[in-house]
Amino acid sequence: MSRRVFMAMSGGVDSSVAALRLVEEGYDVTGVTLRLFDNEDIGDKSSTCCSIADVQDARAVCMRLGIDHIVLNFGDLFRQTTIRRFISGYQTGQTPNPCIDCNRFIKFDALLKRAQLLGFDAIATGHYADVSFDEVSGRYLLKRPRDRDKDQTYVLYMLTQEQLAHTLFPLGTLDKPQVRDIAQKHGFVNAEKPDSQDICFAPDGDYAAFIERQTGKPSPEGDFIDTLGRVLGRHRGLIRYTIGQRRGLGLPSAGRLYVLSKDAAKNTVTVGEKDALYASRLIVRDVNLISIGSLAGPHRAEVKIRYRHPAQPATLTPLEDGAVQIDFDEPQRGAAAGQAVVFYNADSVLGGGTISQE
RNA sequence: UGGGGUGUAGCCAAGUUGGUAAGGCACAGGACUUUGACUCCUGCAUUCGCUGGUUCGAGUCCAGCCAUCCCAG
Repeated sequence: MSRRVFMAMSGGVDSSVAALRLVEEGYDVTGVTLRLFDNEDIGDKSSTCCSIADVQDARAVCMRLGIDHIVLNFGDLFRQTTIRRFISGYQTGQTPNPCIDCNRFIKFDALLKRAQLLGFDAIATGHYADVSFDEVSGRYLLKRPRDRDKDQTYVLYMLTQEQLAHTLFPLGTLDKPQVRDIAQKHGFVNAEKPDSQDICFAPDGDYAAFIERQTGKPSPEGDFIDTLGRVLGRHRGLIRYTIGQRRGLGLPSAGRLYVLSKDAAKNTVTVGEKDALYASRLIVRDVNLISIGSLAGPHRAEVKIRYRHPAQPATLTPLEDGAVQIDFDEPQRGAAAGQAVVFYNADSVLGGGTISQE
């Protein structure tokens, strides 16, 4: 049984209430706030994770709870993993998900290792998810939380058995309204703080500008073309577009136009009508399995191709090189290479992977 | 230069027997959201190529002019 816990605290309500629950359950808790980047880069005044104000909020909650609070600077690692992959992903025409990389390389890897190095038994985060051990299979399961509306298992599909064995999600049995209510009753400074949104290191939502600032060079303009190859206009740089995008194209037309595909080699963006965005088959690579050790033969599951959408029934078929082929019962809209795909079996996460570029 | 067509917001485009400017795209703002998107909501022509005229009243009728397109040449 875990006793000493490293509680990852962003300064928001969720992780604050999660810390409270651990304390109430008798764990020996130390609050940890991560510094992942300097706000100088992003000219940010609003509050997101990692700002000085957030560190102060986390500290204030820890003081109220009477627990220790430390700040760890993982800025270099964050830059080398999450941000680097984010930038290269966009540059090669993909649509990366930095939150998942951050979980994968920072919170559940570097942070957990640091915790263990310091003699802690486990880490905990404020994610809405649940972990349980299945006696039958002998495996740790990642399960959907009670609050289905806030289900964050999608961004946790890459957790390994080892990581799950040392991770606690105290909010798995709470609803978001309850969390705010608890924060209120305990006088937490962040009880009314808005839910986080957008990419944390691009708080103004302009991730393309962030990439150009980081790389020091603008994404070159190119042609918008239709499915027949006819030039429709000029685009403002490949990184500003993603599959399924409608707004920001600036192209007049009879109906709504969506980005259908991007060609990094030719520097073109193909646009067309909504119907062309639907596809039934996906190839997923970099697969991680949770509830089962391996995938043998076709397997039915419910599959999500983005954070906020209901899982859809599909058949998973293992391919020889470790990749998995997904065949949805119904065509799905706007799957983008680089995005995460997560497989579910009822309330349990079967596994997941990354949509491959074909 | 003859003959025909067209000129309504950034683009496309409705505008009836003249009655006081649809809609779509784009754009802007907001909602939603621990990724990118999608979606949804709101806003967006005191004005109809220009100048006169007829009317209580004209984008809608008349005249002239300008612009542009097509066919002749």
